[in-house]
Amino acid sequence: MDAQSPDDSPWMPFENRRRARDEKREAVLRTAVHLFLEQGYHRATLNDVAERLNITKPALYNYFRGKEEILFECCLLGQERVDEVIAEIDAGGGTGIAKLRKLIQAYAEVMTTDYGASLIRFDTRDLSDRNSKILRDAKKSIDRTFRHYITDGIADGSIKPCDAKMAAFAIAGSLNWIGHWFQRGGDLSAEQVAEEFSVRLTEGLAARASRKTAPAPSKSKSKQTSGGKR
Amino acid sequence: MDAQSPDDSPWMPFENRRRARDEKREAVLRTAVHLFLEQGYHRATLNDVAERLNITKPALYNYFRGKEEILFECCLLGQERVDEVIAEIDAGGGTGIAKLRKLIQAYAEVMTTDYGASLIRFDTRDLSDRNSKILRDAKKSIDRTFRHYITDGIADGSIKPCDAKMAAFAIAGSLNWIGHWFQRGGDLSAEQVAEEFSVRLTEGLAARASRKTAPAPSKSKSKQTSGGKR
Amino acid sequence: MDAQSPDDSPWMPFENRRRARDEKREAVLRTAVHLFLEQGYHRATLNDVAERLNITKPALYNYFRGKEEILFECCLLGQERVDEVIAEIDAGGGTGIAKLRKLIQAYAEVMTTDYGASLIRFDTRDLSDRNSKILRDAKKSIDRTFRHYITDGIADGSIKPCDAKMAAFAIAGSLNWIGHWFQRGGDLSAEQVAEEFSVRLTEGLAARASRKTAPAPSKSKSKQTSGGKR
Amino acid sequence: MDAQSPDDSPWMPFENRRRARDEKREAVLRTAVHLFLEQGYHRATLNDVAERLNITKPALYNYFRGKEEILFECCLLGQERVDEVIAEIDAGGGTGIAKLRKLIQAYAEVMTTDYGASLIRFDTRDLSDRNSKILRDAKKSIDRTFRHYITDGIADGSIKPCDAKMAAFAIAGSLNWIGHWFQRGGDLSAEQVAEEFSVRLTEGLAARASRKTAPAPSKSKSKQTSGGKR
DNA sequence: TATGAATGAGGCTTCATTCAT
DNA sequence: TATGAATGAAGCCTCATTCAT
Repeated sequence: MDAQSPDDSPWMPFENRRRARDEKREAVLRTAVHLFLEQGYHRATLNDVAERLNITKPALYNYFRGKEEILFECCLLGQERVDEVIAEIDAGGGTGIAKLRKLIQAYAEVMTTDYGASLIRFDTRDLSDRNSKILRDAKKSIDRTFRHYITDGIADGSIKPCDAKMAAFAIAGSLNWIGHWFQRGGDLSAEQVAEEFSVRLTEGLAARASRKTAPAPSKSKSKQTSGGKR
Repeated sequence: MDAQSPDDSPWMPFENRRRARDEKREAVLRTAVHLFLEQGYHRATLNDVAERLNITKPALYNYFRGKEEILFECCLLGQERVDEVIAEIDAGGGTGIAKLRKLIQAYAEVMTTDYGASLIRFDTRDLSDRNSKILRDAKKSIDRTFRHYITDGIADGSIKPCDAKMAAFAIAGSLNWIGHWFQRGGDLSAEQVAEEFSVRLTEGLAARASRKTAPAPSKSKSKQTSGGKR
Repeated sequence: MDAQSPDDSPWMPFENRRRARDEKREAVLRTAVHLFLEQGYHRATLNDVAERLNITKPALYNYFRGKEEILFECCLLGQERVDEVIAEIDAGGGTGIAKLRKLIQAYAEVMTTDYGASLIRFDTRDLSDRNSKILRDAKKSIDRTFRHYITDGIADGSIKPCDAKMAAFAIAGSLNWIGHWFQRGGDLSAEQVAEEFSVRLTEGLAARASRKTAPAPSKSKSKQTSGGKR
Repeated sequence: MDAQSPDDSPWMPFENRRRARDEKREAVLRTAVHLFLEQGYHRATLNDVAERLNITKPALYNYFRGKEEILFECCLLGQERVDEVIAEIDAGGGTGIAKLRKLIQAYAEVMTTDYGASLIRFDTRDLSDRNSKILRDAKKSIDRTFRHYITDGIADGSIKPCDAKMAAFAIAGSLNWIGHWFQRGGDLSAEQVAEEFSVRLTEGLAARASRKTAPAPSKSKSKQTSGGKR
């Protein structure tokens, strides 16, 4: 795949260069987050981003105030996706374990997207104090949701008594790790991963064997390892 | 504790400055890894490292060829610790689940150390191609070990049939995440975490309920969240 | 008063936008000189100027070839005002001291205006060589006029013998300084300042005490200092 | 005079490069203030400064935190010189007019130096808020001194009753203007200017004719004008 | 071994100006 | 005439690294 000419750049040379402003802004974001994930935020330069978009560096400043703002918005998009997911689940109701499984599944899927991965692959210390706090608060809130579902489940009997904090850490770790190893186009689809994790990560918590589906070992021949991409 | 003057600097002013070279080298490493974890590799400068050691920047070049080498050695120390652990377990024998639990416990403890955390907090893309490859290979090897123990367990009946790859990913994710949230001096000791994780992460895998210890929910009032420090 | 919407912008939204071109040109100049004085030529951007006029930056290029031209014309307007003043005085006749006093008074008043202040607050080195020379020549000419009046006065006996060059420097300095400290709306009117300076700056020069007005110390409580606004 | 190789650079090529640090710092300041005055603060780049010193731009950062700090220290040196002068005069005593004359003379001399000129040629708005305030306060204090001497003189009868504020403005303006037109090596020495101004600027104020020296018109043929260098 | 000083490379950002619409 | 978008040039600053002492 040639990184020089992504299919979705509104700045394709010799093309009509008049798409909507928001489309371009989003294209910048898409390209930036991709590059930031690919090379790391510090190694990726705005020049790289601009080059991939067939524009020059200062043109980026029409859409963002600076590199940091781009980083922030990437993370924010991921965070917002998670918040939506949580809002939906909260609206739906169900036992603690049911909500937890839904959350795991949805969160796992978010983690397989670029914006979702930004949420955990990027370092909030690269952000301004203000933006850093916003994200850290959002993450805390997500963690609280995990714990709430677990304590809810313990209360309603759907989850075995356990340390909610540690359980949340364990689950979140597994899920966040997806952002490091998952690769679109590999031999596992996002849905497969999400489905598998929603089951696996709750097996030990469920009060009784409530598995609806067989373990379904995916006999993949992937070379991938759990070591992530770092 | 004053971060400016770590207790373990062999360059403490008015102290005997004639310790062995290796001791100094190690002190550089200890200080560097701490700073790199605290501020992030890119934000931490060699000046910062030197300052904390009460020496000057060029002095560091007596012990290391450059910043990258320092980073590499930090990771390497973490990786070597894991390798030792694996060697011990391999030497010990036991069922698949037993070995897996030992590995989880030991790996978790490594993750609570600075060098252990480097292994996953730092980005191998910051290393030279050569060193990067060394570490990535080492990580692959570790992952293979996780998978081996799982398949061993499935073979010897101690672990329920499952997708070893996914299981390894899930476990490794939980464990690696420790490197992000664990803080020495918090309300959880490294041993507690290791013990807890070795049980929790295998509950769903074990062929039969083989738990030796009660879940022991630690009713801590910690403010910490599963969001890690990023 | 809201700096964002000056009362005199011909582009006021919802207003008739069809005034004569020259009127708009002048409005640009008025806004620009105000901003340049307020923030300094280099810190003030054309964007700032355009914003205050409720137009966009490129629109300015319909009236001026660039930032430098705007600067030049501001200064030029100030210089022309001084030239007019001189022409009037020259046309009027009178003793050397009388002409000098008229010049001081008129020059002082010009200095209290934005265009007048531009003449000395802005740096001719920011102009093109051509424009820079024009202004520098004009300033030399003004200086020569000061000296002429003084030598005229010495010749006609209305001014005590003195070094015309130094005297001109001293007077010009006092007058130019007005452009730095005078603020419209303060407790001194332009006329008051002009009147006062025309007397004070010639007290030492006049061959005999020819003061028509008492010193009239204005017992103002102003906090202002002679340090100017820099 | 070749601007490329000032005689006083401690970095003269092929020379011993080990003078005292403070000497170098001062050399940077000397070169910078000269360049800033010559080209204007905004047009002069740190590259220019470094070039004249036969070093590279980043080397400057060994001595100063940035361009602004250099500017500030230049102004500060000028301000400190004025403060010293004032302290001496205050210590000396004398009538109001005597102190005023001493101040004028000393201030005039300071204005003929590079650091002195910085005080009024540079724009405090180019400084950080903190440094800007320091300088503006210092200038206010200087102005107060002028006014004090004048009111002292009025009180002790050595100065004719007048508006101290306006008189201070007039005097300060003449003096500050020196920073714009005076050129070392011209046909007027700093001492001549100072002497002349101390007399001329107080002629109109003195209660009685107290001139000790004749006007001594310096019949120079200089081409210089009172228009300053702008 | 340790240091003060200097450098080279490179990144982010700003802004006057131009161009196509 | 006005605009949104884009650019080129340039400046400041940082930092790992080297060198002479």
